[in-house]
Amino acid sequence: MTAIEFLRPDAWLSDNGGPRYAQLRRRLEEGITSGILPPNSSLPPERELAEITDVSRVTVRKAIQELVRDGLIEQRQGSGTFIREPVARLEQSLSHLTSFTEDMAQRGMETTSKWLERGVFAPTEQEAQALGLSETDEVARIYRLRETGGRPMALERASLPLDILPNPLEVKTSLYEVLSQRGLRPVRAVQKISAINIEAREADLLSVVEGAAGLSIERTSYLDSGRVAELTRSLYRGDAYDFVAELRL
Amino acid sequence: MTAIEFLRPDAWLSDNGGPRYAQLRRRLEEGITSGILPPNSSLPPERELAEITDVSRVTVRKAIQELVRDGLIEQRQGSGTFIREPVARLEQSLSHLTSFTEDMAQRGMETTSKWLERGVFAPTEQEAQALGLSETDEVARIYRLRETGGRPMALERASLPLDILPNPLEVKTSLYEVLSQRGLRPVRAVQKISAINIEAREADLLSVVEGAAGLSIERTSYLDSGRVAELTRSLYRGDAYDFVAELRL
DNA sequence: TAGTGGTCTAGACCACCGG
DNA sequence: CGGTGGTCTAGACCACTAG
Repeated sequence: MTAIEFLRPDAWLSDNGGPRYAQLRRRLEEGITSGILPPNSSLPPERELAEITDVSRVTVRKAIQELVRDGLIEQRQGSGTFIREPVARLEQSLSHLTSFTEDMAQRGMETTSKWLERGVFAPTEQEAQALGLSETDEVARIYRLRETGGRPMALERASLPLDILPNPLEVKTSLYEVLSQRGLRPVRAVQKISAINIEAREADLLSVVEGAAGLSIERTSYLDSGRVAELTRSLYRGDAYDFVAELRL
Repeated sequence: MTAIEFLRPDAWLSDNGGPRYAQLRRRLEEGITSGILPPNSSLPPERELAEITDVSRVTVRKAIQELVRDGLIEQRQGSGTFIREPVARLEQSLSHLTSFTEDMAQRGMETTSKWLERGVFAPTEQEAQALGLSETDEVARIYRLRETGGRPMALERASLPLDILPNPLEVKTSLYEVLSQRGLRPVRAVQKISAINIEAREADLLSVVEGAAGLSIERTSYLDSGRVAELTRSLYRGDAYDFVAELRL
């Protein structure tokens, strides 16, 4: 059965099945999970889809929009609409303080970073407070897009006091590796985790649609001496990450 | 300044400020954060908004839609569009195995539950595998909407072997209290946390819009003997919850 | 340049809520 | 009942991509 046959409205469009965009969305979802619409194949153009399914283009777009948000399909302006390759989910521990780079290396996955900001700056109020800096102090900041296997996974912005990381440009891959060499690796951290809808700017960088679910993590890590070493705000793709925690009484 | 004056397009609508729905969305956001559009006040009707702002109703709806998804405003069919009261965020520990009810009671907050399902059922495949049940065994299941201060906070579906919880109807508020009385309180648990866009059915129950970000948590908890006592899948509102974890090297 | 998605319009009808 | 949000349409123009 071809995709076009599969989408003919006779088989699925009914008057009492709820809104038409919801019915079309369900049909497309079935096509994707059943394999009739395989990964990397393209959907018919919106206008054609509207004609085939006998609904207006606006309604087609509303159906497609939800699938894009859930990460099942992808739209590229001027090019088309495509079924996405299913994303393998990664797990990260919430009880052990590990380095992203080292963690991935252990699983045999290559990680790369795209630098978005790396240097020495005047601290924001939040940074000054968390890191215990005065207004005249400066802060080392590295902001990057982390990728594994060429796929964007998370945005990470780390801020450190200048005496802990005097030269941010020294960090090539693993921040924790650099800190270890200086004998300043954190031994403890507190993380706050929440779920948010990703905003337009960050969605672009992560290759997801605006509004997709993401895990926002704020981490404050401490040296053995008890001093704050690092303040990090990360944003992980919800479709790519699970965090695992072990709880005790 | 009245809301209507504030929304007149002269002050904010420009030809090079990007899409009109994005400009309108920004303007509305400014109104909410600045207090010109105070909590619990109503927005002008969509049709009127379209006339004031000199854009079409479809475009007004697209702007509003994003604010609804982010939880800033709320729409009630037949009634109107309203600015929401900011939600106080709650924190929950990810290192200590606590009871939701007891946890909230400690902070002086009252919790209630709406029962969605409570009884004895044939296990799903996932339940059978996780709890170590055979096909002929039955499972006690409680599915409820948890509320604090009258606001829906989370959906929680717990499944337990029948010999650990023979009578699910016995659970009035705290599941862990009932288990404690039987000497079968879990001492350890493993949780998997991920971010998802909430689906229509669950969004209704949680009083959020479809697509809002939520924290999905799968928890397997263990008795002192090492036996699996409970399998729970919870869905927390992203706008109401932070989870806090402490990490060590 | 042709074809795609992105934005926008004016207008219609339905479903629901409240006085 | 009137007013509100929810759905849907046909058609237009713009912005981007690719051959």
